Amino acid sequence: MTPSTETPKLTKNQTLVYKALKSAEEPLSAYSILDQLRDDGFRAPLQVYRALDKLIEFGLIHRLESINSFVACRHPDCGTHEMVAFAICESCNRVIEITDDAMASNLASLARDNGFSVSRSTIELRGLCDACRVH
Amino acid sequence: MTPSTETPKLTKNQTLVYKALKSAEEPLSAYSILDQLRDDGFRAPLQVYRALDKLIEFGLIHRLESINSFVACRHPDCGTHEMVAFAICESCNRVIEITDDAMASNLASLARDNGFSVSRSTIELRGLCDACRVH
DNA sequence: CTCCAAAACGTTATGTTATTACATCCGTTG
DNA sequence: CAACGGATGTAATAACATAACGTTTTGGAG
Ligand SMILES: [Zn+2]
Ligand SMILES: [Zn+2]
Ligand SMILES: [Zn+2]
Ligand SMILES: [Zn+2]
Repeated sequence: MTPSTETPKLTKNQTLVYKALKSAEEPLSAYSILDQLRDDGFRAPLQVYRALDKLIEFGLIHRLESINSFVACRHPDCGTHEMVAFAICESCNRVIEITDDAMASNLASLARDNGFSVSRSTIELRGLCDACRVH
Repeated sequence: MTPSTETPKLTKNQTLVYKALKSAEEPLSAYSILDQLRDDGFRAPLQVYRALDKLIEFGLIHRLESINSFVACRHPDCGTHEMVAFAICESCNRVIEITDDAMASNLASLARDNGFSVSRSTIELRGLCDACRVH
């Protein structure tokens, strides 16, 4: 959740995985990334998972828990927000990143009212984007 | 997300799985439930997954996406709320269910502002419960 | 009660997602 | 050069989830 502030000098594998995610319209699973990168020499899941871990650490990509997939960050300043919500369209699979400081502080204080101190959050909304809703 | 309104007359397998979850302090994975129920005749994952699906449909249990586990509902009236947030303690693993109509409508309208229409939500907060925070 | 259809169940096999373990490579530093 | 840490390659395995198929149970309709 809290991305590192270091300059992300990416390695070869990290670059390949990041490019795959950046050029995808939808979130990708680790294994579909692996399939895409066979020609680039990827042979095993671990090559993908290791790169994914680093990219998440750098704040360049996000993991979507509810669909076991990964997406490139397209939000201007994710790093400056405590919580990010992801709206995942069930028709076109595209993802919208939503940040809102009021929402974040409301949710955190709601948790605190319930005797809980939040360190990281998973907020994933499923439904339809406007483009898909009008058919 | 929208639980059925039918009277949940549980079958034998559903009852066993539900009891396992109700008597657990923490969320359980499908396979740990399977292990617990070996002596009751459970032999295959599908017996567990089928029961879990029905129990979710009845609104008796919840699935926690971020930890691939399941927990018995302990909220008085989950069924009357659109969204439920789960606070999962990273120390004791206990789960607190949180509902708040203002939070739900804020999140839904925030999504709406971002061109998205929510049908169901996954809100999972990680951190420490008060009991664990004081050591 | 008998028959039927839907739901639940049992079992095997398979598909999908993620990690452990260990050896090797490679660039930086001293 | 030697030592070190980070990154990589590879194989094996663990953990999570579903497909496919046949049988059994259950709850009405007649
Ligand atoms: Zn982002
Ligand atoms: Zn869409
Ligand atoms: Zn509940
Ligand atoms: Zn705790």
